[in-house]
Amino acid sequence: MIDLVIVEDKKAVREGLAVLLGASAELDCVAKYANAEDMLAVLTADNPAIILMDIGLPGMSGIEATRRAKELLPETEIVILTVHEDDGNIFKAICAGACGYLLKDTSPGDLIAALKEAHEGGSPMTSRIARRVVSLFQDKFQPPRESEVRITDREQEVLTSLAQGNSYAAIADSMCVAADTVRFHIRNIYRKLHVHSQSAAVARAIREDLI
Amino acid sequence: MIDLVIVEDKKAVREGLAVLLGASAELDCVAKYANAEDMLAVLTADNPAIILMDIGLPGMSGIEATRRAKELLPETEIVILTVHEDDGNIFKAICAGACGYLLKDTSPGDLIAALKEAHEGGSPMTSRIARRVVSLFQDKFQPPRESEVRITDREQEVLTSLAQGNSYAAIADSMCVAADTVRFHIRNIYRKLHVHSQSAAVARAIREDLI
DNA sequence: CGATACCCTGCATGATCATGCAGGGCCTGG
DNA sequence: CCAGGCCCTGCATGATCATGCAGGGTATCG
Repeated sequence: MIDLVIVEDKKAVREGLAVLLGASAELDCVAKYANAEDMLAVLTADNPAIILMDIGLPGMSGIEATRRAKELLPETEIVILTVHEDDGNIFKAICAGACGYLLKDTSPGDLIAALKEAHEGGSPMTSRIARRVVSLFQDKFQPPRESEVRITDREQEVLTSLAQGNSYAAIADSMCVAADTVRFHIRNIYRKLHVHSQSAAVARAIREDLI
Repeated sequence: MIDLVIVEDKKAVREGLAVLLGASAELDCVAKYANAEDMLAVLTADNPAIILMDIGLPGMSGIEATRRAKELLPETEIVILTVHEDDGNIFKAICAGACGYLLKDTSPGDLIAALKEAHEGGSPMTSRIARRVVSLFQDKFQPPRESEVRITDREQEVLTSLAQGNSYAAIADSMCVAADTVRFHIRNIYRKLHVHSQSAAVARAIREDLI
């Protein structure tokens, strides 16, 4: 049996889910709560395998509840069940530690199947939700933007050292060159990055993934 | 009809897929290729709605082919069909622009359904694959590490301005305070970040998401 | 009300930096 | 072989910064 906890503020929905899911041979609804605070208070005692979590709750949101529940029970899988299909909520829920993301129009049969998948190491979500996740992924990662700017190895060394707070003298020392040489590299860096101060150079370098 | 292109090096698999998928009322297999290079050469002429792409190809990999195909036809959806279920390939494929990721043990019926989903704005993938994606997501993003360090609004203003390359005098001017006040804030920033130079402060601030 | 946190200002001094100018060496590709 | 890129060094000067010390104000909170 898979121990399940339901967090959902609307009583009718909560009770309905409990009955529907509890009817499944593999699921056992061990507890249900109308808000996140009550759930968290006795979570370690309930020790469920899965939490089915609403997002829009009175008081603490389901997202924050997910984060805290994961801290208490890292092994517990948390599946979001919500009406919110926007990128922001999906992103935050996943970052908070949710493994699945379902919409409230999911049929009882699909819901049961989804919870079983979650328990078996899957991430239940519709194809549409998956696309949101994939798109978010691509937005954030795909632009391993190659910088327009090309800096040399030495210049990168200088920049890195600079970002660590070293003075020209210290950098020169660690690179075994004269301070004036460091100055020389810095000059070139400034020219390439179109800046005129260490701070701006370091800021640009980090933002352009140069260091 | 949904125009489909298949890229798969094994002849038997390629022909089999073409027949199977072509039999669907909604799918039309307009072309099939044994390698990425041939596919790319006439891609704009084929102009398919979907490409079903293998990863392990002779010559250019399906991952690289995905990247290039997306450059040529950004609207075309690319679905990976492979035996590789490892995080590395999943990650690279998605970053390259693939929208779906299927395994070769997918049943013909599921395959057809998946391609239709892809065409309708979904990201077809199994629950297990979805979990990999979610996990990758969490690994990379979950550390939206909230910085230990708390800086005040003014300090953040100063830092931001500093990162843009402004001098104390310029910052003071734009904030309508005395230069000594900027100095005061900088002092506090240095103390909080445990640094002793602008560059190090800016570097830490950026890396800790303070600015 | 005292504690705490934030914000603002001032002065001073030695350290560090930004920038201009001038030189030499090594290597690669046309 | 020359051009161009990268690396190295030197000197000089005015600008800027790091840091110490000292003072003031406002606001929130227990």
